[in-house]
Amino acid sequence: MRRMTARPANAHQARLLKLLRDGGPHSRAQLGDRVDLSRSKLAVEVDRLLETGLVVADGLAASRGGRRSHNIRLAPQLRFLGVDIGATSIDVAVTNAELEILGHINQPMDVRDGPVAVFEQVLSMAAKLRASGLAEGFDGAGIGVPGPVRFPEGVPVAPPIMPGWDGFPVREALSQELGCPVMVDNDVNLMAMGEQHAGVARSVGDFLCVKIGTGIGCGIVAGGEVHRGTTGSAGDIGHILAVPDGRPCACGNRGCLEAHFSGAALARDAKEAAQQGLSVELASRLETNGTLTAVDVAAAAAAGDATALDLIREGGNRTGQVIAGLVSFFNPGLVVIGGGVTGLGHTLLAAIRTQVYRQSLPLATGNLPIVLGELGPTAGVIGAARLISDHLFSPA
Amino acid sequence: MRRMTARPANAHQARLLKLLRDGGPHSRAQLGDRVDLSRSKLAVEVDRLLETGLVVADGLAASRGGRRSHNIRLAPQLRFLGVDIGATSIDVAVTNAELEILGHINQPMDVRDGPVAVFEQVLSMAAKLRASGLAEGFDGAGIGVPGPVRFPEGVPVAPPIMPGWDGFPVREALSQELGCPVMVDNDVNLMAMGEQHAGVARSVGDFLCVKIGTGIGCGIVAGGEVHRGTTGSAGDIGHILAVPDGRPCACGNRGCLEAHFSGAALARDAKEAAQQGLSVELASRLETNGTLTAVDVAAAAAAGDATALDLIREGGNRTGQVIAGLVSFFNPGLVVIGGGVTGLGHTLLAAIRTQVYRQSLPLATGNLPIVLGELGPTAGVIGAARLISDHLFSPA
DNA sequence: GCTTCTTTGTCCTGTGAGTGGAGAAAGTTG
DNA sequence: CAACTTTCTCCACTCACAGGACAAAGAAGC
Repeated sequence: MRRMTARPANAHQARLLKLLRDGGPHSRAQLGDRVDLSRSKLAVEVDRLLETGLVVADGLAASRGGRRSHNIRLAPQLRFLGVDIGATSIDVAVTNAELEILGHINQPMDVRDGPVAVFEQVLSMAAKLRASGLAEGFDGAGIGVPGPVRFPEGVPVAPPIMPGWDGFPVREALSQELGCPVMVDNDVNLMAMGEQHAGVARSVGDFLCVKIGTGIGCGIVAGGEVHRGTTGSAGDIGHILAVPDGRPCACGNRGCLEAHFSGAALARDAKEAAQQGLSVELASRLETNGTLTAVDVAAAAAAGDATALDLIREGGNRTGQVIAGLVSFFNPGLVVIGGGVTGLGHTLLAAIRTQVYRQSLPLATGNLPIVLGELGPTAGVIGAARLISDHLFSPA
Repeated sequence: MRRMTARPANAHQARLLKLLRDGGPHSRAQLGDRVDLSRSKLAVEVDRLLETGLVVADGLAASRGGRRSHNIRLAPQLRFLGVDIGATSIDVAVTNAELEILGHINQPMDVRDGPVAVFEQVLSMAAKLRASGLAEGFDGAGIGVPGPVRFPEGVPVAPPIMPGWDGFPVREALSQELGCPVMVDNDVNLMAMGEQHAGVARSVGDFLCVKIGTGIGCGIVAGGEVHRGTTGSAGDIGHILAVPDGRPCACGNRGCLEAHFSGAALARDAKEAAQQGLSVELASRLETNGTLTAVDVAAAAAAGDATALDLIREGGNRTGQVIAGLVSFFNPGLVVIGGGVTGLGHTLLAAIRTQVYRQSLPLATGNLPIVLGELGPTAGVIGAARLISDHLFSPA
C-alpha cells in the first residue's frame, strides 16, 4: 500500500491538518470558525487536501437545524510510529493521524548494548505491531533517546549514559530501515510534548516537565515550543549541584542531583538500608528478588515502611530544592513530574511541593500547579508521534 | 513639531524598518538583497514608507560602476527615550531611530522613594535632554524597572525591592506625561536586549545576561526572544538557594544567592571585614567615606588587598555555582555578566568561569563564552529604546 | 566623444491568492 | 407546505506579487 506522499502546500493547509489532528473531525463550517479564512478560500484549501488524500470526507454529521455537514477528517489509514528508548526499556507504539494509540508494546533492554542491538529490537517491535494488523506501513516515525541530540540532524551527541551512540546517525538509519521520514529528540522533550498534546499540559504555554527515571532530566517548553538549547543539552538537570560535597557522581563531580535521587540512586540507597538492617520490609524484598528497584521502594512505602518513606521524602526534598531554583529562574505556569518514579506518588510530590513553595518567591509560585504526569509510559510515544506529525504537517 | 504617527502597514514594512534600524542606510538594491521580495514589490513598499515619513531618501551614494543609488534611511528626526530605573540611580537617554545614543544622563535616586517622586525625576531628566536640543519631542519611550512586570499592561507586580510600585500603571502614566507610546519591562531584560542589539550578544539566539547590581537578576533570551515567564518574574535568580542554611535574606529564607553576593551584600561583608580589622585598606576607606560600596571593594582589590580579593572570589564562586546550574538547565550559547559590580572585573569573572566550567557538563560548556557586558551602563537604555522601537516597528 | 557594459530604479502586465455576496442544497419547525 | 437555518458552492472582483522590459545614470575602453 502506498504511504503518505503529500505534504501541506502552504501554511493554511498545515494549520488545518493540525486542527484536525488535535481536535478530531470537523465540518467545513467548524473549520471556518477557527482559521480566519473566508469560506470560499477555506473550501479551496480543503478540496486540495482532499485531492492529496491527506484528509477524507466521510459521512454526514447530524443536522443542527439545517443542512447536514460533511465530516472532514485526517486520512484514517495514516500511521505514525512512536519510539521511546529509555535507559532500561523500549516503548514502541502505533498511532493514527490523530495521535491516538492503536497499539503499544514495551520490552526491557539496556541502551548500553549499543545502537545496533537496540535498533534490531526496535525494528522487530515495529514489525510485530505491523504484523498484528494495526498498520500496513508507517508514514512517519518519532524516536526519543535518553541523551542530548543534535536536533536538526537527528544525531545523539556525547550522551553520558549511552556510550556507543555518540554520532550514530539515528535519523538516517531508522529512516532507511522503515522507509519513512524520522525525527529524533531527547526522551524528556518527547515526554513534555506528550503531556502538552494529550496530558496535563494542554493549553499551557510555559512549563517544565521533570522526568525522574534511571536518570533525571527536564523538558522545557517556552511559548509553546520545546527549548533545546544551543547544543541540544538543555534540561540536563541531573548534574546540577544538589548537595555540596555530596555523593560522588558518574560525571566526576560530587553532589549532583542524580547521584542523590533518581531510580538508580534510590535503588542503591534502599539496598544499603536493607543491608544495614534499617528496614525489615526492604530486606525481605532484597532477599526474594536478589536486588531492589524503585518499584520495591514504592511498594514498601505503600506498606507503610518508614525507611522507604524517608528515602522518598529525602529524595523529593533534594529534587524540590533544585526545581525551586528552576522555577525562580524560568517562572513556568506548570510543573509536571513524570518518569519511572511517579509510582512513588503523593509522598514524592508532597516533598517536592513543600520545597518549591517554601523556597521560590510567591509571585512565581502563587498560582503554580505541581502535578504528576497524566499519561505515564505513553507520554513518550505520544510525544514522539507528535514530533513527526508536527514535521510532516508543516509545509515542505 | 509633529511626532511619528504612522506605523508599518504590514510585515514587509516592519521588516524593512528593522533592517534600516539595525543596519543603517541601505539602497533599494541592498534592501532587495535582504528581504526576498521582487524589486517591484519592494519599490512599492519603500514608496509607501516614504509617503508616511517613516523613512526618507536623502542623497545619492557613490557609484559602484553603474547608476548611483539613493540612500534610504529612517527619518532622522525620530527620537526614542530610554529610561533605566535602577535600585539606586536613574539613567535616561535619547536615541535616534537607529538606537544610537545622542545624549545620556544619570542621577542617583532611591526607587523606594516611590513612583511619584521617581517619575518627577525621570520627567525632569527627559526635559533636560529635550532642552539641550537633542529632541523636540519623543516618538516613543522604553522604561525598565528593577522588578517583575506584567508585560502586556506595563505594570510592576509584587516588586520586592520597590514597595509602593505594586500595580502602579507605569506605562499609562508615562505615556500620558510624555504624549507618546511607552513600553515597560524588567531592567534585566532590557540589559539583555541592549547587549543583543549593540553589544556582545549580537547574533546569539540563546543567551543569559546576569546583572549583578544592588540585587541580582538574569535576562533570558531564547530563540532571539526575551523569555518573561508566566507572571513576568522569570530570571529572578537572586533568591535561588546558594548556601544551605546560609545568611538570612530579606525574602525570609536563608542562603539566597542575593544574601551572599550582590552589591549590597558585598558592601555589608566589606564593612564587617573592615570592622573586624581584617583589612587595613577597607578600614581606611570606611574611615574616610563613612560607608563602603562595591566600588570601594573594587578599588581595594585593584590595590591588591587580599581580603577584598577574597570577598570577590567567594562571591564569584557562589554566583558561578548558581550559573552552572542554569547553564546545565538552559544550555545557552553565551553568558553575559553585567551590572554595577562589573567593576570587579577579571577576578569576579575568573571565579564564575571556574565554577561553571567545573560543574556543568562538557557538552554545555564546551563552547560557552562567559564574558563581561560590552555596553556598561548604556545597555539598559539602549535595550529600552530597542523595546519601544520593536513595538513601533511592528504592524499596528 | 562615442560605444559598451554595469548597476539602479521604474513601469507594466499576467497570475494566483483571497474576499464577499448570491444562491443552491439540505435540513428542521410549525 | 411555508418559513427559517445551516452548510456548502459558485462567481466576480480586488489586491499582492513576480518577472520581464526598459529607462536612467554612471564607468571603462577605444
